[in-house]
Amino acid sequence: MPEPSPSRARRGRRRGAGLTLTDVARLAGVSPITVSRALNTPEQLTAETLARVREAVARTGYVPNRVAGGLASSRSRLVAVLVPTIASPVFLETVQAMTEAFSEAGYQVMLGQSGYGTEREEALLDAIIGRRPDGIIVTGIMHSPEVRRRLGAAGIPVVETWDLTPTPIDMVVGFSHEKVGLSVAEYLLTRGCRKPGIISADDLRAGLRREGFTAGVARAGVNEVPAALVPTPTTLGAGRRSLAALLERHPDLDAVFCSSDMMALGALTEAAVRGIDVPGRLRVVGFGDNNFAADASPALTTVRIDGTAIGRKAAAFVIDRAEGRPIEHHVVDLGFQIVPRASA
Amino acid sequence: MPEPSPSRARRGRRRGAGLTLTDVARLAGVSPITVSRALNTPEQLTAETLARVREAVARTGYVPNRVAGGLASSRSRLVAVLVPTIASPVFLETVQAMTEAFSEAGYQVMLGQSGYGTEREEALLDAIIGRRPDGIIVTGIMHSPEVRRRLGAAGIPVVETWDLTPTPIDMVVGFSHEKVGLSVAEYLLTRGCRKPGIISADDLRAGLRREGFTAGVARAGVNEVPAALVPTPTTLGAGRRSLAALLERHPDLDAVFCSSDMMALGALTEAAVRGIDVPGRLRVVGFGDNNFAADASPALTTVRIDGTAIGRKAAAFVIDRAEGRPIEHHVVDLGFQIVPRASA
DNA sequence: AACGTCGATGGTAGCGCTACCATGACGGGC
DNA sequence: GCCCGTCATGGTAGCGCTACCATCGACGTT
Repeated sequence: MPEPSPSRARRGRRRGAGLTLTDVARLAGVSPITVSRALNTPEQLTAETLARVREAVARTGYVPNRVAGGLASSRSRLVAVLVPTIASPVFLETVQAMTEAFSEAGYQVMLGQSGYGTEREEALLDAIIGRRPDGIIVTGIMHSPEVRRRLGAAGIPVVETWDLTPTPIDMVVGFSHEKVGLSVAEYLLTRGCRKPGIISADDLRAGLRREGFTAGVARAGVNEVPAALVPTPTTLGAGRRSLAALLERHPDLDAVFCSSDMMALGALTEAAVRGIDVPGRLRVVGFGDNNFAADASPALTTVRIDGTAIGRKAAAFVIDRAEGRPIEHHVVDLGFQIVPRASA
Repeated sequence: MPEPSPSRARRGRRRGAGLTLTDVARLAGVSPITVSRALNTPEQLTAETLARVREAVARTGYVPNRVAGGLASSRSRLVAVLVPTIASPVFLETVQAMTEAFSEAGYQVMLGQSGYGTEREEALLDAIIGRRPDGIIVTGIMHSPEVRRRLGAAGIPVVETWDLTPTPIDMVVGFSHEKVGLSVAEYLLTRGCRKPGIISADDLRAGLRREGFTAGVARAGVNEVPAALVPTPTTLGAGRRSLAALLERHPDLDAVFCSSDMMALGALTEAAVRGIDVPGRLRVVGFGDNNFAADASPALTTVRIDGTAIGRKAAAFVIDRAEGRPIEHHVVDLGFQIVPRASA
C-alpha cells in the first residue's frame, strides 16, 4: 500500500455532493459505522451520540448515498412499477396510491412503460432487473412464459395487479374482469334490455370483461352481442364513432357497455347529438368510475374499481416481503361495484 | 487475511440472481474487465472475444448489476421526474414521452409526487438526491430558495418544465403561461366578447394564465373579470358548478376561459343542461387540448401544449448533460397554440 | 533492425456504504 | 470478587462493478 488516503484527489471521478459518511463521522468525532447507525437504526445509539451526529449532518447538509447503501445491503429500496402506458387514466389512481405508500416507507418508484406488447416488456425487464429492485409490480397478469421465468429467476417479489389468477408468479391483487362483465349483463337484463351491445378496447382485460358480458346475456337467451373494438388508448371520440357504427347496423340497440368511462362519455355525447334519450331508449354503462362519471349528463352508471386500494395493497405486499414478513394470502380479490346512476 | 474466498458462503447476505460478472468471465475464459467492456463498449473488443462473452452471458442469463455499476462509475442512469401529482392528466403526455426517451437511452425514470406544497417537495428531494440520479426533472419552476439551494448544491442537472423563467436553476423548457392568458383574451375579444369570466385552478401556473387573461381584457377596457377558483385537481363537476355559480352572479357572461379541458367540458355540460347556446350565447375555451377536446359537442376550442415535445426536450437535456455534451441554450420556449373549434 | 504507435486485454484499487464480529464498559447474580 | 450478559461503539472486509494504468503483441516507419 503506497499511501493511505490521497485516492480521492488522484482519481478524476465525478464527485457528487463530495460528502461521505466518513466526512460526517470525522466531524462528529465518531466512527463511520456510528453515523450509519444514526441514520438507519437511531434507537441503537445514546441520545448524546445521536445528537452529535445529527448536528454534523445538519451542518454539512450530508445526504447519504443510497446507491452505495443498496450495494452493501442488497436492498435498493427501489420498486419497479410497470404499466402498459401511463397515458391511460385507468391505472393512474393505482400508481398514485403506490407512489405515496412507497414514499412514506422510504422506497422510491421506478416507472416502466411496457407498451401492450410482450417483447417490449422483456426488454424493459432486463433494464429493471439490472437495478435490483426490492419488488416489481406489474399491471395485469403476466402470460409470456419467458417473462414469467425471468421474473421468477430474479428472485424479486412480484405483484401482479388489476387482474386475478389462481396461479400468480408470486402475489396478485385485483378483481375478476369476467365477473364484471357478468354483473353488468345481469344489471342490464334486469332493467329490461334485450339488445345490448358492447364498445370495447382490444386489450386482454377488456376482452375478459367482454367475454363475461357475452356469457351473461347468453343466459337470458341473447346470443348475439354487437361489438365495436377500438385500439387502446380509448378516447371520447372512439366512443362516439363506435356508437354511431353500432347504431347504423343495429338501430334497435337498447344498451351499450363501454370498456372505459371516457368511451361511455363519448357514447353519451353521440346519443345527445342524435337526440336519443338516455336511459329511455339507450342505456349506457362505463367502466372505471373516473372522476367525471358522476357529473356527466346524464350521470354515468359505471363500474367502480378501487384503484387506490389495489395500489396500497400491492405496495404493502412488496414492503412486507422486503422487510421479511411472511405473506398469508398471495391472492387478493378486491372486487368491484356497479354504481347505478342516471344513464342506465 | 484469514482465508481468501469463502466470504460468499460465510456471509448471510441476500443473494440476488447470485451471478456476477466474474462468474461470466470465468465461464468465457476472459478477465472480468473484458466482460464489462463487452457490455458497455463492445466496439473495443475483437469479434471473437465478444462472441465468447455474449455466449456466456446468454448461457447464464446474467443481468449486470447496475447498482454496483452506478456506484463505481458515479453514473446511476436513473433520472428523477417530479410532478405535483400523477393523477392530473396534464403532465401525463410529458411523463410518457420522457419515460420513452429515457428508456431508449438506457435510463430509468424514478417517479416522485411532490404534492402542491413545498415542504413535501423538500422531503422528497432528499430521498431523490440520495439515489444520486443523473438528472432531475421538475414540473414548474422551483421557487422555494431552500429547494433551489439544495438542488444546486447536489450538482445534479436540473430541468424545470411547463413554465418559463429567465433564471432557471439550470435548464428550463416550457412556455409562458401569462402569454397564454393574453392570447386567449385577445382571441375572445376579437370575437366580440365583452363580459368574459374565468374558471381556474388555484395553482401557481393557472394563476399566471389568469393574470395574463385579466391583463389582456383590461387593454380593451374590460376591468372586471368574474372568476371562480377551484382546488386542484380540476374535475368536470367543478367546471359545471363553477359555471353555474358564475352565471348566477353574472347572467350576462358571454365567455369563460377554463384552466383545464376537463373543466371546460364541465362548462359545456352545464351550458347544455341549461339550454345555453355555445358558442352563440357563451363561448368556452379550455386548456390542454386533451384527447377528448376535439370530439366534445360542440368541439372544444382550447390551448394546445405540446407535452410530448416538452418531455423529449427535457430528456434530451438530461442525457446531453450526462454524456458530457455542452448545452447551448438553457432556456427553451416551446410555445403554445390556440386551437379554434366550435365552442369559441 | 530498432523504435514508436496502436489496439486488445488484464491487474489493481477503489466507489460509499453495511454485515459481521470484536471490544470494552457497565451492572447484576451468585 | 468473579463471571457473564447486555449495551454502545468500533474495525474489517467486502457488495459487484468500473476508472486508470500497465502490458503485450503486431505493425509501420525510417
